[in-house]
Amino acid sequence: MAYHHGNLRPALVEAATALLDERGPLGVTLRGAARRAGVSQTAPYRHFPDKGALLAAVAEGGFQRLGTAMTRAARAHPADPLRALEAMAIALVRFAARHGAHYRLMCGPAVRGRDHPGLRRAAVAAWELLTTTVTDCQRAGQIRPGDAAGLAFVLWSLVHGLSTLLVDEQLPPVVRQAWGPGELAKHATEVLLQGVAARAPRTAPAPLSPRRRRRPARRPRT
Amino acid sequence: MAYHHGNLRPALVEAATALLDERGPLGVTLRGAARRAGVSQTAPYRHFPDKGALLAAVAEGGFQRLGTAMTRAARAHPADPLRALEAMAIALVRFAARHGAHYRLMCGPAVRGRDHPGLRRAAVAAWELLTTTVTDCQRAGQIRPGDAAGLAFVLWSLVHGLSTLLVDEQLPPVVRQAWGPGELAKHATEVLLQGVAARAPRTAPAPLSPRRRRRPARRPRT
DNA sequence: ACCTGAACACCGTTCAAGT
DNA sequence: ACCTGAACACCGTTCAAGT
Repeated sequence: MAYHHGNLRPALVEAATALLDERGPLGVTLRGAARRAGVSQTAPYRHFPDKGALLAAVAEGGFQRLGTAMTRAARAHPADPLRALEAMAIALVRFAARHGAHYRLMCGPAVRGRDHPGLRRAAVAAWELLTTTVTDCQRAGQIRPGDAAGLAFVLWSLVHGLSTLLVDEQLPPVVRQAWGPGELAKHATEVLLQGVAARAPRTAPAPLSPRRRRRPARRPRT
Repeated sequence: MAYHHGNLRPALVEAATALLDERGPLGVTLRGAARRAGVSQTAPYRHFPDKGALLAAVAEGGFQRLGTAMTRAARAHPADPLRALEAMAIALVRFAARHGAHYRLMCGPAVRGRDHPGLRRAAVAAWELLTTTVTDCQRAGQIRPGDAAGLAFVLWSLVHGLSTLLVDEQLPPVVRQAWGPGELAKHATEVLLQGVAARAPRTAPAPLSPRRRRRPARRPRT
């Protein structure tokens, strides 16, 4: 116990992170973190103005770890930004699946980025890894040209939504039991790349016949 | 005050819903809902085993309202399931943007579906509206054939992710200020339909020249 | 059958002290 | 400068009563 000597702040962040991993979001408590750091229940107020500031520090650490994982995944494909993009998407979803409570804290309402510039910077940096790579893909001719932000937020929504569905266990069992987080992310990314609209196969020349005519459709159940 | 006569349960659900809308997730309290319903602080335990059960009832109501909104949106396009799908996606994102705290509760960790079958049924019903319409689109030749669940969960992830990014105000300002929720949903759905990969224009015949060669790509920043 | 009142353990936060 | 201890208002939940 080398605390009480000026390193209490990181000790509190570490304690809160451990509580988050072990007991979930409801288990993170200012008093509990203080207890775990071996310090009185009011000592945290010397280092954080309130509980939200401590949570923001925890979330900031999560974004840094996420950024590291995404960067490492991208490094495996230095000459192929599309593969790098896919690897980063997979890394993000796997991170979320592995650190569910942490991911929820990072993206949830408990922390408001406007009040914590360090957190906001870490979050922006992580997301810019994605958008930058989208631009790289456009430069390389692997993603169709156009407003990069307009495409990047779609990819971002996709991987973030998949992550939260995984964390909150809301995917239907048939999907969840068939594939792991990485496989789901890979599949989702590929679907987004190819699109879901009916069309001729990509690599073949366009057919000479007109596109299939629409049949009358069943209405969704009411 | 016609309570104390057997309709306390719906009154508590209504009170908790109002607290959720007015004060956000942290403002929802068992004691507060009881106060608002004009009843003692322990009276809710006659109708709900714990706070989670009350929250589940609130979330269930949200899924019912969401399902109604999606169904109504789809009804405007009875003969065109692809347009119906788009309309439902827009309705979902708009619902989430308008009832942020409610949507977060519905999809968040506060309520675990396994413990509340009514909630789980309502959630499944809402999501099945989407997946059913995906199948309708495949039957109509508007969405490429293949595993419907594998395509539906991608669409689901997309609209859910966009909704949560909107609710948590995590979209970059350049995106958030340029478009409203409905426009973002419409754009995202169209991007998913068309795909983001570089390719020849859909309606024109395939070009005779080979696809553009990849240039060496810049690495994402480390 | 339905509701109340007192009580317990816990929490975030403040304030007056301690060294 | 950094930490402690007592205190306040609030919460979820339990239990013995009340009608």
